[in-house]
Amino acid sequence: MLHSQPRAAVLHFTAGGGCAPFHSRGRLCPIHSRGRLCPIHSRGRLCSNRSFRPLPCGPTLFRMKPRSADIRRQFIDFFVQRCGHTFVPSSPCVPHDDPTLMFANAGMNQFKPIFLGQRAPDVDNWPGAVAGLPTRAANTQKCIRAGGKHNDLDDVGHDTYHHTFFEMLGNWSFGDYFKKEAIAWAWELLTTVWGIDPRRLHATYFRGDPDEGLEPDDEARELWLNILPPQRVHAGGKKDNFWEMGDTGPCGPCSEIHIDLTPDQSGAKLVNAGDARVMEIWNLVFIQFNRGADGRLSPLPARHVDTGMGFERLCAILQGAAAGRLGQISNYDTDVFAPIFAAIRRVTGADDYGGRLVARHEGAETRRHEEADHAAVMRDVAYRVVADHIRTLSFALTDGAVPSNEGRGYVLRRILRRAVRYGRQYLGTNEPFLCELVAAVVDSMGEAFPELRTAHGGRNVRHVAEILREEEASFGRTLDRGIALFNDAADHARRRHHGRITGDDAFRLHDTFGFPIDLTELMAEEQGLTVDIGEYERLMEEARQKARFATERLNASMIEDQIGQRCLETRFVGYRSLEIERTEVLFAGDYDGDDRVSQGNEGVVVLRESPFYAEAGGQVGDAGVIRHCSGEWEFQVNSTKRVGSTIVHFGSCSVGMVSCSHAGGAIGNREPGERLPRGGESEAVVASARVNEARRRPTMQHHTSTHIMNWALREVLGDHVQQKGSLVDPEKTRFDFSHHAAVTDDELARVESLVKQRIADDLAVFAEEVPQKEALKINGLRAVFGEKYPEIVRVVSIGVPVAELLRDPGNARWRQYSVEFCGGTHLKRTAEAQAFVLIEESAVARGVRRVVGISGQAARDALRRGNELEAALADASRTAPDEAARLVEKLYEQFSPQPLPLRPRALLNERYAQAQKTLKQADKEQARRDTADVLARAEALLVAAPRVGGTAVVAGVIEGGNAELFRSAADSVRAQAGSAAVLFAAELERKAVLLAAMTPDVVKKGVRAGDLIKEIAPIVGGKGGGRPDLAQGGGPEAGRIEEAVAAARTWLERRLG
RNA sequence: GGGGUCGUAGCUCAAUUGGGAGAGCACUAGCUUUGCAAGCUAGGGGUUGCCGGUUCGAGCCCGGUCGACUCCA
Repeated sequence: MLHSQPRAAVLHFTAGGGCAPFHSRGRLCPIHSRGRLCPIHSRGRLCSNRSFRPLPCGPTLFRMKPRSADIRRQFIDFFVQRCGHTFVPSSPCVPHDDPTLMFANAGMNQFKPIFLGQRAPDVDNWPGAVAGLPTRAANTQKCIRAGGKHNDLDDVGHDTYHHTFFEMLGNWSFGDYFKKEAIAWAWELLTTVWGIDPRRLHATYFRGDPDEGLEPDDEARELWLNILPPQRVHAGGKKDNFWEMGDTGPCGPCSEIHIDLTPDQSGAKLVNAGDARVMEIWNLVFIQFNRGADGRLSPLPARHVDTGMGFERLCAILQGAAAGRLGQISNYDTDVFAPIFAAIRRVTGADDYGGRLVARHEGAETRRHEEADHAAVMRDVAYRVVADHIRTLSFALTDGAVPSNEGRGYVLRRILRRAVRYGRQYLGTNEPFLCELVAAVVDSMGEAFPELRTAHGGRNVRHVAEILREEEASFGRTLDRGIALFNDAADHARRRHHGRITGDDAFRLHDTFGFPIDLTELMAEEQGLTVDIGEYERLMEEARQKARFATERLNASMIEDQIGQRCLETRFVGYRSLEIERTEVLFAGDYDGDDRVSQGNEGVVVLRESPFYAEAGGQVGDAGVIRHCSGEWEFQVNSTKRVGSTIVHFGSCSVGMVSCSHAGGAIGNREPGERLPRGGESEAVVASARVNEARRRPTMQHHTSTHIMNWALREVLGDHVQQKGSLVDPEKTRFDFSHHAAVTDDELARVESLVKQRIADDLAVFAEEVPQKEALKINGLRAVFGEKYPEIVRVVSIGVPVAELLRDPGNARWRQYSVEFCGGTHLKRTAEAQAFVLIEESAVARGVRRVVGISGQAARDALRRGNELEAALADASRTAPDEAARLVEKLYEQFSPQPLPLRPRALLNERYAQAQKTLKQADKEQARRDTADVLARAEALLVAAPRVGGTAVVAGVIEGGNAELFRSAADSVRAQAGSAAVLFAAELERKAVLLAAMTPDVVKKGVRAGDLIKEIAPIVGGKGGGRPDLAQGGGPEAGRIEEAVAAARTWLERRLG
């Protein structure tokens, strides 16, 4: 669910005119006095009244205690209506298109391409936007800070301001307004609209940095001095007041607004001093430089503004002030969290939330008092932890993330487990409870973020709750297992370590079995044991070091980063042709970070124009070859991916050395790691690029078939069929879609026949780029639900020209055609697909089915193969059962790995299962016969066996025997003989097998089976051994078996005699 | 991306230095009892995840691979 913030959220409040934004929900505008207009209409572009003078608005609002929903709306309305910004809905907090980013962690994430110059400022056309100027944006962004560098997870709950999930309010200028407006508007919003006492506000600006050659930000300083007295305008260094996106790229000074919450407004000295009494509320970043790869700063032609204000903190300040709690502001004492706390209380039955914090200094109270106090404090910590985490989980799962054991999924799992742990430990829950809290989050935030309700086919609340329930139950199992293991460790501690659980045990519990260390400590304490935490920490740090070291090696994603920072742009020319004669090589590099790829090495190449389709929309990336224009080198492309607007060819150099510089020839003489001159110093390197047609052709056939199949599935199954994913490659088309039940054979047959019909009709395939808004009107259009499409979309229509569709978009006839948003490569006419066969239907997830189809030559082959197979199966069924089973098994081995139409596939599977049964039965019978056979021969040996000292010496060769048969034969012989020494031998696979067995009385005499084997195995060139009563051995010299048996007889007779 | 643990019957798990693949539950049948639950006896059920190696011999050792769990980055 992307960009689904409703227009209504904002438009609704503009409809009434006047100062509607502040009359929401029928309340009186707190800063509107009778007969005058609201300040936000003074100079706003959307307001025709220009005669307004802002009126000072004091602490009235403080007494009103504004609702958080109003504060959010006021922020957006202010920038949209007063300042002409475009409202842009929050991007998902789980970025789908940026693998380098675990979660959205700042408001600017979705605007990054604009700052980097990869995309024009066009926010007014973004989906879901409430349009203002294309160069100004305002929004509230869902952010998660839990993984990666910004990891606040462990702090959450212990203080009043750390969160894993939060909203970031922000306004942006993309080359539009700059410092003057940004500062003026921020000031106006804070003091006039929200009525924050101006005497409590401080501002900071960048003091400059001589090492970097950076001047002080006098512009910001002057602007602030117009508003604030000098003692409340502070200079700051690079750490606080210079902002950079990354090692390279746009950056600039920033100016922060801080609020002084001390009772006597004495907090000037506490600005940026890490004191909770003076906190930053708004950061205004002025992007005006670009940091190049050489580390030097150059001024940008277009200057930008990027501001960020934490929503929860803002609410805490405005609501806290209204409640007269200026000195002790807590983000949790707001209506953002109150409903969630209420739900926690209802679900867990715990005592009320009391807002207590863990004291920094231990008091001198009695221990009992402390304990009672401690429980209450920890309960409050748990409230905060659970409330914060359930917000994170609700939003992350809504946006498509799932708890798992790696990457962002693992971060979510950790968050969930932390919440569960606090719940169990301090709120007295034992059952899954997080799943019960989702509804409360949705109730309080569903209005601002409708995706909480509408995602996952409108069943999001249930979806999220179910995932949480399952995860909680699974963690319950982990804990149960951990408790059992803990008990072992506790035993060990008591017996061997004076009641101290070793660091090793504690670490193993945590590292291998996921049993949290604080639970180990808690349980140890309960049993009067201690834990060697020092050792645990040491082991933990050791493990961390190892992991860190391992990551320092370069990997493929780093090269993608590198390319992303260079802002290269590739034009895709592969819709029409598969080859380009001449184009410029923009970049070449290998995984060691060098700007070249030498022969035999893997790396990437970027071209100015490329016919290679980059993996997208389910279609695999192209393979092929890129050749230097005069043949100096050749690069084999294995796969093609898109990084931003760059098409990146991944592969290896097969000839020469790939480089984007002419100096490439001299590289051999350079020191390793030395960089080549870049940029204007050398002429462009020119290369040709050719896509592997043998791969691309069938891929196109499959892609066009996919579209027809998508359409046919809806025709046959109904309108609920929504694409859930697809994979199109040279071998097949795989298509996942929403459907409640298995697709029946009959339905599949109808889908298949519809697709075949459309192919036979030889329809023309049209593709055209048109505005998204227009295209969305086409009746029957297929787009992937939840996918983010650009303003101009490519429409692929099969059978009707796109222009015709757009002339009469509502026409019901269009439902008879496949019309999709798609950037993929397609056939010109459907007949080129030649054929179509469905080869698989299966389930992927609840409510999601998967079909796999093939087209082209592969489909023809499959059909022929299917006929062949059916005939062969029919032939086989006319033979005797055992013979038939063997035939079917052979057919299975031959046909099963290959694509087959559904009917012969089902038949084959059915027959194969039967055959397996028959063969197993036959094997068993054979085994029984063998056993009986060997047993009979063994018994014959026994009958003929000489007795030595009352013991039967049973030794001989039994053909067809093996170790297993000998064992049971030996058992039988021993039982029958009463006292026996047994030695069986046989030849098996041209090797000798020997088995010796003794009855207990023989063993008692000191005649051991193992000794016998050790004695005679060398005769057949081998070894052996075993227990006194049973031993086996063997050797490669099968020809000397008789000799070995004779030696055994001699040995036994001598030992027994 | 790196580390640890584990993959054995439908389920839960055993299997001494490498030497006979097992138990409990569940299943089937018979017996007993009969209100039910159960009890007794017998039986079926296994490519020890997969591939390769070492060995006379591998569930066990080695290498690879897939999967689950888990910690770290």
